[in-house]
Order: sequence, then structure tokens, then C-alpha cells
Amino acid sequence: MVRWEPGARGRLGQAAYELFTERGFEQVTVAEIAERAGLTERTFFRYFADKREVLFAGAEGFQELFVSTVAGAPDSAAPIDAVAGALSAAAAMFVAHEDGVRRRSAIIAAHPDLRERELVKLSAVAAAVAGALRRRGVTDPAAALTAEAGLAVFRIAFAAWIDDPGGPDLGRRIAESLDELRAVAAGK
Amino acid sequence: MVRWEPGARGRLGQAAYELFTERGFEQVTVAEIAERAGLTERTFFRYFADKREVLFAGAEGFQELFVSTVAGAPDSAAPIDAVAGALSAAAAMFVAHEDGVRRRSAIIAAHPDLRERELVKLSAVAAAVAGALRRRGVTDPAAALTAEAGLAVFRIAFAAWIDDPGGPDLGRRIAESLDELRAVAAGK
DNA sequence: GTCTATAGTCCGATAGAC
DNA sequence: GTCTATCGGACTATAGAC
Repeated sequence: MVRWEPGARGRLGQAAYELFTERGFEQVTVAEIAERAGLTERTFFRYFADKREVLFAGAEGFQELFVSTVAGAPDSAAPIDAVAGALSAAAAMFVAHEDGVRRRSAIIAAHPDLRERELVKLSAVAAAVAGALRRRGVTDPAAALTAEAGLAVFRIAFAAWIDDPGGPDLGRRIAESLDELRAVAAGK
Repeated sequence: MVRWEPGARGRLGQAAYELFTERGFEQVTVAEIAERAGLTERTFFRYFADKREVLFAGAEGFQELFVSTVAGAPDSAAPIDAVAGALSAAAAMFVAHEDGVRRRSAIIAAHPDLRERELVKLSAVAAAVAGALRRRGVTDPAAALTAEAGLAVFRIAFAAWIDDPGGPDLGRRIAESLDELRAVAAGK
């Protein structure tokens, strides 16, 4: 027999998710998460650098989707259009898991420390997208600016989509926000 | 920057600043900061919500400068131009206190927790600027987008100015980055 | 102003996989 | 044997409660 069940990381994530939903982030200790997963506190910190990080375990996949979509855009695509494609792809992924996305978003919105961490993750995505643009031959500061502006569009459209569940779809909101960005940058 | 007014708050800020410069953020305890300021640990937490916050005591002034510059722009100014004025004003303030700004920036760059907090502060400035634009009659999502894009310009120009001290002035870098933003948004 | 819970670190021990 | 994943316990500092 095995001394430990497989999938320690997944069990910790699942347990954390359940407990945060039941009681809220602050009212849950790392020891409790570990206990529900059948592990110890110590093991939790082997998998996650800190208590917040367990909620952002899927962030690499999100970032990877962005980077690969930008990298895979036609050579002829302008930087902003390569990023627009990545925004669409991300929107589709979020819409496909809407329930989970909304629940996770509610947990994060309820605690400043988690909102703080989310900003860091989005900032990391922006940096990765800027890198992907540079690999397409875009020079700085255009690469960094396009990436940051694109992520700003995503953030704003996503927040509106969360706040107003009955309204337009996320993909549509992103397209509209991109048009708004073009308009305001042009001095409209 | 970093002009500490007399009094407990100022002495704590001064002590923290000195100790972080000498040894780095992590190697300094709140108890040591309080001791150097002739106060107790408890008092530190009366003035600052957490250990990081002491490095961002001047953030309100920065935010206020942004908001008032946006609010004071001519009615005829397009949103992006109102924000551009605020970016110029902020650049002038930073250049006027260049030494302090660079030292503070070095402390923050050296620790992920502090970079994280800095993102939160810039995000708060963006939210405040968006509010100022809405008071000028700009609707969402244009207000939020203009504010976020403007802060992205600031962040990118500021980072380049810090990384390359011999290069162009901060104000000039901001103006150039703004032009780049206009160009990339137009699909160049 | 003291007391305490909890996050997060460190070192070492141990059990199984290969 | 070596490598990797888990556990144990002690420890410090932050931050909040009383």
C-alpha cells in the first residue's frame, strides 16, 4: 500500500477551494486545508509558496494560452491584433468555465490580499505577452505598452462581466472595450 | 520625495527607510523600526496597517496630484490629454526628488512583496483617475480604460527611467511612450 | 500594553519508488 | 543504494485580539 495518496497538490487545491467558499479566506487556516486533504501544514507549503497561491494554481495555463495565441498570430498581424486574438481566446476559456470562474472571483473579491495577488498574476501575464511580442520583432516600449493595454482591456471587461451577469457576453465586452481603447487613444 | 514630517509617524518612516536601505526589507523587523524611532512595535501598527505600508506613505500625495491635474484640465481636453497632463505633472514631481525616488525604487524592486504592494497602489491611482474622468462626463468603459492606459504608460516609462539612468528624462520618456500607445492602438 | 493565533521557515527523519 | 515526497517539531515575526 502507498504511504500517500496521489495528487497531493490537487487535493490541497480542492480542499482550500471548498473551505474558502464555506467560510471565507480569512476564516480558514492552512492547517485546516491540509487536514481536509489528509496532509500536514508542512506539505501545503511544499506545493504553494503561501496561502494565497493555492487560488492561483491555474494561472500558468491562462498565461500560456495568452502567450501561445500571440505567438501563433499571422506575421502580418499588427501587435494590437495579435493581443486581441489572445483576449478572445481567454474569453472563450473563461466562458466555458463560467460557474467556476465566478465562484473563484467572488472569493478573490472578498479579500484585499487576494485582489493584490491577482494584480501580480495579471502583471506577470502582461510581462509574458510583452516577451511574446518582442519575439515577433516588436520593439520596446511598444511591446510592453501593447501587452499592458491589452491586459487592461481584459481586466476592465472581465470586471464588468462579473458585476453584471445578465449583460453582454465576455467576448463581446472585450471587443467593445478594445474599440473604446482605440477611440480614447486617438483622442476621442 | 520622502520628506518626513516630525512626529511619531514621520520618525517611524525615517527609521524604516534607513533600516531597509542598510539591510533590506526582509532583514528588518517591525520591532527594530519601532526601537530606532523610540517607540513600541504596537505603535508602528497604529500608524501603518502592515510592515509594507510604511514605504507607501507618500502615495496619497501622488494620487492627489493625478486627480487634481485631471480635474483641472480644460473642458475641451480629450480624456487622454487630461491624463497626459497628469503624467507630466507626476514626472516633474519625481524628477524633482530623483535621488529619493531611485533609492525607494531600489528597495521595492528587491522584494516581491513590495512590488506587489506597489501594483496595488498604482491600481488605486488608476481607479481614482477613472473617477476624476467620470466627473468630467467621460462614460465607462472609456474612463477606466483611459486611466489604466495612462498608468501603464507611466509604469513603463518609469521602469525604463530607473533601469537606464543615463538616458532621456522621465518626462520625455512619458511623452514618447504616450505616442507609442497612440501608434499601437491605431494598429501600427 | 500584553497576549495569542497563524503564516511561513528550517532542519532533520522516514517511507516508499526506481 | 539514490531520489523524491511526506512528516515532525521547533522557531520567528506579523498582525490582531483582549
